[in-house]
Amino acid sequence: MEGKKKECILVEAAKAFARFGFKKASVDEIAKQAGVGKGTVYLAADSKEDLYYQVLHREMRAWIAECSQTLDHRKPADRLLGELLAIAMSHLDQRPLVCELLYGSSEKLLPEWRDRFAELRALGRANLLEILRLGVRQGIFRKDLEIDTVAALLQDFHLSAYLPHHEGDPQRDVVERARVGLDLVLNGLRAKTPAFAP
Amino acid sequence: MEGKKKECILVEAAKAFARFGFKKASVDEIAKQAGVGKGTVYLAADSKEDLYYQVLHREMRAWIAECSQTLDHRKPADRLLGELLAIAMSHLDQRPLVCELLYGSSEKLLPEWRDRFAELRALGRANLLEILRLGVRQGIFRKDLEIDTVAALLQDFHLSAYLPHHEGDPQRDVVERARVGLDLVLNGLRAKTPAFAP
Amino acid sequence: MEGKKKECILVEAAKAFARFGFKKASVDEIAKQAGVGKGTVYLAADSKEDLYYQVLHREMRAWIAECSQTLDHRKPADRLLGELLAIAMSHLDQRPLVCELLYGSSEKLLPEWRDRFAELRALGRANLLEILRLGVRQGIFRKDLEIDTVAALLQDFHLSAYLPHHEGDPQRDVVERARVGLDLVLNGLRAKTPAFAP
Amino acid sequence: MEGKKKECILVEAAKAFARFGFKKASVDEIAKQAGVGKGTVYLAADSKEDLYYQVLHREMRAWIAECSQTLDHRKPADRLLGELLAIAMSHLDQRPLVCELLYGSSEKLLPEWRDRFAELRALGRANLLEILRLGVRQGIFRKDLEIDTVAALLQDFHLSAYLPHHEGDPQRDVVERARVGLDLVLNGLRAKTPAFAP
DNA sequence: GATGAATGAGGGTTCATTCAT
DNA sequence: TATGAATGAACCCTCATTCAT
Repeated sequence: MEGKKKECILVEAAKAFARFGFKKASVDEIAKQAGVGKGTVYLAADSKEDLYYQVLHREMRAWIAECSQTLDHRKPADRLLGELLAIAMSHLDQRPLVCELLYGSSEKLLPEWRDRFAELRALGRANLLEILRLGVRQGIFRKDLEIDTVAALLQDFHLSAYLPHHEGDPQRDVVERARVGLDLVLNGLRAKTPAFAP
Repeated sequence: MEGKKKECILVEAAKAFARFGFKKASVDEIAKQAGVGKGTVYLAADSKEDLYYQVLHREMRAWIAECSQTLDHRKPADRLLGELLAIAMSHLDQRPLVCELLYGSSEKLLPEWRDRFAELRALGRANLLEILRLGVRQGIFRKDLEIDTVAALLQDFHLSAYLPHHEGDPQRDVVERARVGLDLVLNGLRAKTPAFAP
Repeated sequence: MEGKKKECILVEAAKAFARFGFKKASVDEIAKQAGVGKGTVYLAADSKEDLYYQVLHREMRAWIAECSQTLDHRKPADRLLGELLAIAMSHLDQRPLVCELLYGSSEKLLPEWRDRFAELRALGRANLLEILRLGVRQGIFRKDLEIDTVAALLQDFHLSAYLPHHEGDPQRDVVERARVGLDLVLNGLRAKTPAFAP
Repeated sequence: MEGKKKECILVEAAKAFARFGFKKASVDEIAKQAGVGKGTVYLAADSKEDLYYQVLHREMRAWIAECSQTLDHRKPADRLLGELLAIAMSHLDQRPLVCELLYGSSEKLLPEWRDRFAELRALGRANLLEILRLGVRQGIFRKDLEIDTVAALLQDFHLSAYLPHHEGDPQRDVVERARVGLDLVLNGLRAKTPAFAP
């Protein structure tokens, strides 16, 4: 029965942290929602901070799994990249805690956990790196890319599409931003060089 | 002497909010650091929340001023854009609260102040918008850009370069990210199309 | 052990409110006197105001119980009335909070609780009403009495004997006032009408 | 100009104490309403407590003056008594601080000022005493009355008509209570002794 | 005299954590 | 193992009083 209880606690903790943030989420409420005693939460985690870390870990792994599922690596890399970003984004919507982690908000709140958080973020870049390497091999992406830096930039960039302050129809807004953003990254800002025109 | 005291309080409040975040920064400590009584803080601001807003406002204006200073609008827009992003970034380093505002963390914490925060963020996009328009007029940027969306994206993008979690030599790291990021945005990911070559 | 703790808190709260009044009684001190942590007080009551109300409720019920105990309703109503007032008064001595409630001081302090307070006061008039009705039935009291109004007046009147400002030997003073007051209410101020004498 | 300022301060203090009570009335607000600086209040009174006492003193003297004005001592004492009580009551309506004093609330709040408050209350009994003595001389009131005790009782009794918690149409309510109360005091509770009838 | 900016003790309340059961 | 009553430090805020001007 232990596994079930812990599962339940972590799920409810995730909801609470996502809805209220670390400080305002109360252990009492989490326990109540999970249908266990407050003390039981402290059997599942050493402290509220530890609980937060465990929740982040689970969320991150779940998100990565969701993003990896549908990628077909035989497609061209630029296509793959678009798909990955689209999938990642669409799932990020349901994983505000992953956002929190990627933003670095987590780090500010709990500076002592910096290194553990960094590990989690690195996990999230594996897919991107692979696609970038693939694209270079396929001759689709520029050979001079510094792929580690680019991967980190892209992680942040597509993340930035989900900064939680954008108003209006959130669905349409995000899709639009994704489209424009991907176009920008693939093709750049510059005008098509009319020099080539006759 | 009134102005000096308030100045001092806001400066110390900015430090405290930046270092500890809104919740963990205590009015008591801010007062102590500012060398004033606790009550004095409440002469400068109606509440801790109001104090936070005032600090954000000051920070934002200061950051904008810093970014606007050295721009020479007779230069080409792509060059200007690089300069603006570089300057903005380099100063963002010293203004973690502006980051907080732009991320939307502020909004999550203090949902009642949403509209005021949105105003502040809009201020920060004016420079970008102007340069994008300039670039389109100069024929340097694609005419099909949706400049409002692009401005918002760039605001988030160059912001994302400063996500507070990047480690290593921060100076070098950021400069590198800036360089690679700008190249990406200006030129895109795609390889120079050797396909056209015979 | 739960009941014991709450009991203890309410007892100490009653002492504190009685001695210092609502504002000056501090939750901190109440907790200390009750031998519990400050937080425990907030397990027994939602707020300081709620604590005050609960204390008043208990005091009122205890006072009523004391007053009702020794009444033998087979006696004549004027006799009963004297006994009730005497008993009520003698116990009011130990229940300054009931006085506070009956005066209306409570209401001024906590206007939001007005209705709850009114209920409590109504409880305290039941005994009086019953005796007045009994007296009218027995032909001892005037048939033209508006008993509801008279009950309220008597409640206030015998209360007024305990206005907390009367000095001198309090015991003797109160007894004296009770005796004179009852005589006044039963017989009125008027001289025995010698006009009727031949 | 000193007298005018002090006058104004005391008037505004009276308003504030009446409206909010001693604790919740703030010196700041009183100063603001009086149109003077906060420090000036401390020129007019040594402390907030002293200010409260001075206000009470003024109110009491003003109330006594109002009550004494219209009494014609050639009328019969029972009539005079009714008039005095009616006048006193009607003016008590506008003098909640006098009520506070007579109730003893003031004493509980500021135990150190007990003796000064007692003096003030004694002032308020002079009129009653005089009428009671007159009534006895006129043969209208019982010769066996202990007039000091009765005076104190009546002071409290007619005061009790103004306990601030009575609801319903306040105007009508109070008049009604006054009428019934006076009838009670003059004629007593007892039925006209039909026992004596043949 | 008159001011009001400045003070800081003290208030009520919250909540992560502990521990006896 | 699981509980939740109990804790108390820490929080934000108020306001009577002081004192330099």
